Amino acid sequence: MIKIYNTLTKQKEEFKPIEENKVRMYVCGPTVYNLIHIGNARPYIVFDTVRRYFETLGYQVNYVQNFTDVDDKIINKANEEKKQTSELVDYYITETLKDAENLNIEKATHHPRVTEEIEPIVCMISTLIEKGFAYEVEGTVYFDTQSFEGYGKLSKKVLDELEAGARIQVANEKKNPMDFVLWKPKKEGEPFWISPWSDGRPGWHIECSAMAKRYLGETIDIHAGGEDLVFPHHENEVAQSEAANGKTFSNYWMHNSFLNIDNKKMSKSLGNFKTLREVGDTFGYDVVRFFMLSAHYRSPLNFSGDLMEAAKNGLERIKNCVSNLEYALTNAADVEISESEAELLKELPKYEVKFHEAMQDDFNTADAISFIFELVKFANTYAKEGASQIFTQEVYNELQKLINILGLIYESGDEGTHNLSDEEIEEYINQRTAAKKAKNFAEADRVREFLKDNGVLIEDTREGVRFKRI
RNA sequence: GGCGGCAUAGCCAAGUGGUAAGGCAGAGGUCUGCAACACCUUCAUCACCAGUUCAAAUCUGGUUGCCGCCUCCA
Repeated sequence: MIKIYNTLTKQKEEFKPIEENKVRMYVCGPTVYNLIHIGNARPYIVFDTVRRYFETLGYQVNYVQNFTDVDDKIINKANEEKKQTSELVDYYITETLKDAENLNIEKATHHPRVTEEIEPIVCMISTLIEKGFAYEVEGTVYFDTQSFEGYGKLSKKVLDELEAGARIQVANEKKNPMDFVLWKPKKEGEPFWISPWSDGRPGWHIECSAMAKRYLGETIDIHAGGEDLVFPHHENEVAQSEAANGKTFSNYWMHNSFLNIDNKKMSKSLGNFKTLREVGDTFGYDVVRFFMLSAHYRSPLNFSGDLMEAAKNGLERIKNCVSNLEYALTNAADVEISESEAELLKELPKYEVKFHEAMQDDFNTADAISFIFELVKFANTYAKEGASQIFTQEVYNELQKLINILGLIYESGDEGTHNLSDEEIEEYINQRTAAKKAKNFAEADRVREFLKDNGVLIEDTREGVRFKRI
């Protein structure tokens, strides 16, 4: 049983899918006019993990993440760079998908692009007008917030109070200051589509309502995104979808907290962001993923180089354990499992049990990871040289299983070029061993340093020298 | 002005009524020519004040501090 904190009800609720063993999930995607920044990466990693966990439990997840590929910022940027918007957008979509792959994020079932979804969008707007939830003024269509009774239920806002502290531009033509745009006419030189109201393009909020409906149906299980989207974006989606369809839009709303930098929100508009690309290339994308999952998704998380360094070291401990086990396996004695090992094997499942408990409690990845570390300790203590093949294999399988659920360790895209072949490395190791025998430690250390400079770490074990690439 | 969140060791971070998980960093030790890996030992009474309770980091009230949303934003 999975418990999910639902923004709508402000409490943890047991997850009950609409269709048995299926999850319909929509995650708001990026507006593509830039490389995504490290803060953007948080929801992608978090909700990918949610998805993976559902899949681990045997659910079939229909996962939709959109690309917003028409928007003021995109148009401005394209003008700046003297490019077609389509060219700009294609580039950033490709790069964003590359980033996602580097983070070991599973491909969405559908990646709709707004510009390819205009028809359903126009259709939905028409329905809203027909039903009296929207009105047109000189080519612009607004959603009539007053007409939708539940407006504010997601963000817990009351229309009157919003007005009181409003800093929003009041367009005279709106019936109510909170009314928002569903369709707006083009300006000179902007991309546009034909509609009954004007040549123009959709407003931001309507896109997601329309795409969710098209790919997931009128009611979906989970709608997710960053906490800043609660208002107005998600609030407006609820209004649009429920007004148009007359049904509950989403049963569960999940929102991740922010990734901060210097304890301040990181955002494109504040300009205090780091791109995922630069952080990933510096520390490793697997470290980024591990780092993001090391705190609960609803807690704010601060970003800094020191914290990344610490995360890198922590992940290294898990990686070491995996490679130590693999090494132990190749050398393990093919003997009967010992009595003490049989006893220990009885303890093995408890890590997995606790891991699942943590995950099922609103996806507490931080807690779940702690059990991976406990399993690492267990493995390091018992499954080393001298342990039986069977025992070592069991421990290895168990560890690998938990790591995979979180998508933690993987080969990330561009592996550093290996300038030394295995044979060459063996050759150097032999040289070093010879030097050591001759008590020529200076020479031995020189070889070790040389290999290190070429990305190869040497480790002496009881059963010989082994190496690993870094 | 309205709404909401957070405050746990040097750092990161779980825990939400029964006397504080895990990780990073540090210290001491084992192993080692050295190093790396690993193991052992060591490192907090949970912002402050008051209250409820046999019992609170965990509930209630207050204080202080930080942050977010209300405007494009993950």
